[in-house]
Formats: sequence, structure tokens, C-alpha cells
Amino acid sequence: MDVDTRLLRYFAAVAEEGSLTGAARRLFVSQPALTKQIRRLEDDLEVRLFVRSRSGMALTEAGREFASRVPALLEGWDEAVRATGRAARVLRLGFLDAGAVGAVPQIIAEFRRARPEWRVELRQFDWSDPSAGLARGEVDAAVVRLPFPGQESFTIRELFAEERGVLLPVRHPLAARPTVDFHELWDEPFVAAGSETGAWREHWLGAEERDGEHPVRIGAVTSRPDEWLGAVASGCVALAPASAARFHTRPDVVYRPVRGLSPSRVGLARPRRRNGEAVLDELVRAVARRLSGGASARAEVGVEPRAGGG
Amino acid sequence: MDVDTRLLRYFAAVAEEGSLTGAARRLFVSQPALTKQIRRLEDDLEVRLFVRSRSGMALTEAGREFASRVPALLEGWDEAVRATGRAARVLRLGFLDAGAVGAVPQIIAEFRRARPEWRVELRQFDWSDPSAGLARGEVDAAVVRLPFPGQESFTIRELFAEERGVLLPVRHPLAARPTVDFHELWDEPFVAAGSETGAWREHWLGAEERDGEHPVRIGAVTSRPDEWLGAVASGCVALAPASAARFHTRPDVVYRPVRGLSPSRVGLARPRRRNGEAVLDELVRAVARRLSGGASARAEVGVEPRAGGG
DNA sequence: CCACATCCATGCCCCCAGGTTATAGAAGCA
DNA sequence: TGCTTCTATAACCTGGGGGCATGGATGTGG
Repeated sequence: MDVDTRLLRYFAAVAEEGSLTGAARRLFVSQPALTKQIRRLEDDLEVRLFVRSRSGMALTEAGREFASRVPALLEGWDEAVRATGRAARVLRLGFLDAGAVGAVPQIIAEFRRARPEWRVELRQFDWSDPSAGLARGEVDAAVVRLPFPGQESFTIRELFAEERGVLLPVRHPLAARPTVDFHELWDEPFVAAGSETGAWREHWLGAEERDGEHPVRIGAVTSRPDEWLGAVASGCVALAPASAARFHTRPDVVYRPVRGLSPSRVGLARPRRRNGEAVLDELVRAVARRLSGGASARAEVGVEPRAGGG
Repeated sequence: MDVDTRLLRYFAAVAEEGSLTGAARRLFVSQPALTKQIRRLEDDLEVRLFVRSRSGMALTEAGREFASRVPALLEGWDEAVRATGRAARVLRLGFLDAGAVGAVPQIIAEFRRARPEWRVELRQFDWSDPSAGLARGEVDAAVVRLPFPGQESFTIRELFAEERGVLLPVRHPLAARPTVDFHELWDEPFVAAGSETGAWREHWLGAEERDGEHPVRIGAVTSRPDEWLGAVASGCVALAPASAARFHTRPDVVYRPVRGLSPSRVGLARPRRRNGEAVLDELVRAVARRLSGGASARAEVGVEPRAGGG
């Protein structure tokens, strides 16, 4: 009996979510597609994995047994992919957004100098996974924005920090101002990441800067840049790193620096201890070496905020 | 990154076989299909797994790393399927040919009496795997014909034996006779199973009954009943259990009992020790209980050879 | 009590991936 | 040189996986 690992991920999502609709949203597929796939999985196994009800999908006993094994299968597969990549001298580097990727050429260059026979391969992730593939083990290292949930289990080297500002609809009153104070945004509807992103989501809602009690208004939830910008265009606001002003542009959306927000810190993360990955140490060392050059290194790769913050 | 486990099996076959052509034959797919799939796998992994040459496909270092992990992945998957089946009270029973399956209703009936809440699910295998899915862990138990390679690693309960005879082209001179002596067949071209089936293949070429030195002539190699019958129709001969006369019929092929051949023994096999499979003991016990009824049990399920052997 | 929201299931359509056959190209071997 | 034996390519067909729209069942709130 054969299956696509995608089906296993589908199954895992439905099992966790307890609903096709919810899982479909999370997986970026339509609910009918999931319905069909889950049914197919059950048909293939000739075993009922869920009991359907008005309120969602509940695992059967067999479903629980299966669910208890799927994560290990997926982890085994991902590990095989990583190991194969290592054997072929490929380092998989995850990143989230084009802003952070500004640091990547620097990283790659340093790494190539240290290990010329290696190849670095980039992979972009959406905001449903702020660890840029590390949590799922899909990459060997990742350029991430701190903080993100689960970061304790990784070794992280901070690369640089950049100003956080706000994206506003071009017709928004505050868009006329060159700079905004964060408290002026407290009551605006914010675009948020999915709740599974925890501290990361909070960080980009400015939770730390709301002085205790100014609960955030959620105007939209997205995990992809296009939806994100779309939500802003249609009336929401969203915190963003300064570099977003260059990489995510839309005529009806503007970026403004914000006073009273901590900067966004960008780091290089890798799993704490994993076998046969001395190269990763090499990578981190190379980056550290480069950073010892100081601000010049930052400016060189073009990730310096375009302004000091108004 | 996602893959179909079928692709992993494809890869494993090519890696073992060292050639696309050979693996394709073994997998019952066309060589271009394999070419495409292996290339796709390499593209997905973004890693070269084989070096192509005039003489076949050789694993790269990355390929070896990958190959070392694939078997465990497949085994993990198969075990997950089995465990899920067990949790759902499904017993997967493999079998090779319709003749042996004559014993199956009996087995199922007994088993149902012992464990009414269980369901028995049948799966047929072709002759490239005489263990009927046991070796690959695709079933919980199997109705097999003895001997077969690797049988030492299973617990086997012998069920019954039936006469072995020969399938002949209807125009073959010996076809006119009601019965044949095996030594009359010594120089005929035989249809054989693939060489990977070892002792099983030998058994069905009558190796034990050739009195030392009468080397077999191989006229064709097949692993599926239709090809097998076709080969006989086009001039080869093939040993077969008596029940084949009923289950594999063709107007241009006849079955004749053969003197001087040991009977074919049919057994119920299951893995020696595996966790959580007390049910299998139950199955074996149930079958043993039934068999203690003696010949009547055999006659009842219609697996008795239609004649005493001429 | 009805209207609405929220699930999952179904039907229809499109498109691509994976399969097949036929054939080309390269390379050893007689 | 011709034959065999590899893999690669091309052209084609089909099944299934995905999308959208909609239906059916079941709670829930006004």
C-alpha cells in the first residue's frame, strides 16, 4: 500500500484540528479537496479513521493509532531528505520574507568561502510557520525574525535589527504623516498571523508596547504576503519591518515609521544538536565572522532601515 | 517536501537492481516511466542520486545515504498500516493463488467464531513474492505454498497438501494421456518464476524430483497467472497444483496428474514474534482446531484434489 | 419558530502527473 | 559493421486531485 506523505500531513492536520474546514484553511486547500483526500486515505487503508458529526471530525480508535505514528513517519522522511542533502553537500536554508532574505547573500557568500564545495539552497515559507521550516525539519538552518515560538530549541545567532513601522491604507488619515506614534494605532484593526504562531503573532501586533491594557483589534488573519497587503489595502493596518516598504509594495498601501516600537531582530537559527552537521557550525561561524565587521556589513547588504525612525 | 511511498519503492528497486530496465521489469512498469520518476525524485530532492552510464545506474554518495534510509521508512509505513488495521480489528490475510484460497473460507469462518468483532481482509499477491506479502510486511498472515524462501522467519501451520500435476499445451503429445510420469517431462521447456523466488521456483521446476542430473530447461519466466498460462499455451509446460485445473483454465491448456512428484503443501504463515498480535495466535489456534476434524474439513472446503493422482 | 451559521458531502470541470508505446542516441561486443 | 543493451525523449491518454458551487444535516439566536 502506498501513500503520498502529503496525505499524511493532511491527515495530521485534520486530526489536530478536529475539523475538515479548519484543517483545509490551515493547509491552503479547499474543504472538498480535503474531504476527498481523507476519504481516499480511509479507503486505501480500508479502515475508518474519523467519525463525522455536525461538530467536526473525531478520531476513531484506529485513527488514534494511526495519528500516533504519523508524526514519526514524517519526521523520518524529513530527516532522510536532510541527510541526503548533506551527503550531496547541499545546505537548505529557510527564510520567511524578502526583507530577511536581504541578509542571505552575505550568509551564502561567507559560507561558500568556508566550504566551497557546498551548495546553498533557499526555501521560502509562509507565516503559518515563523520558524521558516525549522520546526518541521524541512531545512537545515533558517533566517528568522525573533521572537518566534519554539525558538528555545534552536541555536540562534542574531544578525541585525531593523526598525518596525506600519503599513497603512493610502487613504488612512495617519498616512499623511511622515511618522506615527504607536499609541495612535492602538485602536486600529490589525492584520494578524494565525493563532498557532503565538509569540510571533503577538510581537507583530505590538503586544509588548501596548502598555498593559489596550487589547488589539483583529481586522484580518492571513499567512501570506498577498493577502496581508490586501487586508491593509482594504482598511486594516499591519506592523512591518522597514524592509517591507521595499519588498512589499502596492500603490494603495504606504509604510510609515512608528515611534515606540522595539526593532525587529533577524537571526540565523539552526537545530541545537543534530548529527553530522558540523557544516552548520561552519555556517554560524562564518556569519559571526562577517558580523564582526560591524555596521558596514549591514549597510553593504542593504538591510539598513532607510531612515532613523522619523 | 512530499513523496509517494511508491516512488521510494521505485528508487529502492533501481538502487538494488542497478538498472532502470531491470527495475522496471521487476516493478511491472515501463522503463520510460521509471526514468521519469527517478528523475522527478532527484528534481524534488534537488540532489543527484544516480550516475547514469552505458551499463546502468550507480548510486552517488547522496544516493547511498538515501538508500540506507528508505527501507526503514517503508517498514515504518507498513508497520503503521498494520497497527492501524489491528486497532480497527482488521486482519490482513495474503494469498497467492485461487487454489490456495480454497482454504481461506475455512480459516475465516473459524477465526470469526473465535473473534466475532474482527474483520478479515484478503489480498492477492503475484509470484514475485511467494510469501504473499509477509516478507514485505504488507499482511498480518498469509496462506502460502511450501517451501518458500525465508520461511524460517515465520511461524507456519501446515493446512493440507494437494497433488501436483502439469499444465500442457492441448496439442502436446502427452496431453493425450490421462497421467504422466515426471521423467517424461524432464526435457520439456518449463515456465519458471523469477530467480528471486529461490527454493520456491526450484520446487515448481521439480528440482527435487529430477534424480540428480537432469537440468531444467527454462522456456519462460513469469510472475503472473495470465502470462503463465500464455506461456504454456505457446509451447511450454508448467507444474501446477491440482486446484489450478479449476482456477486457471484456458481452452488450449490442459492439466494432467503427474506420477513421481511430491504434493504441494499449503500452510498458514505469520511473523514469529511481533507485538500486539495475540489475535494471530487465535487465528492459528482456530485453524488447528478445525484441522483436527481431519479429512472431512478438507473435503468440506473443496480443496481436495479431484483425483487421487491417476 | 424561523433564519442563519456551521459543518461535511456531492457534482461538475479543469489540468497535470504518471503511465504507455515508439523511437532515438550512446556504447560495448562479435 | 551490425547487434544488443542501456537510458533519454516524444507524443499521447487517462485518472485523480484540485477548485467552485451547492446540497443536506444540525445546532443556535432573535
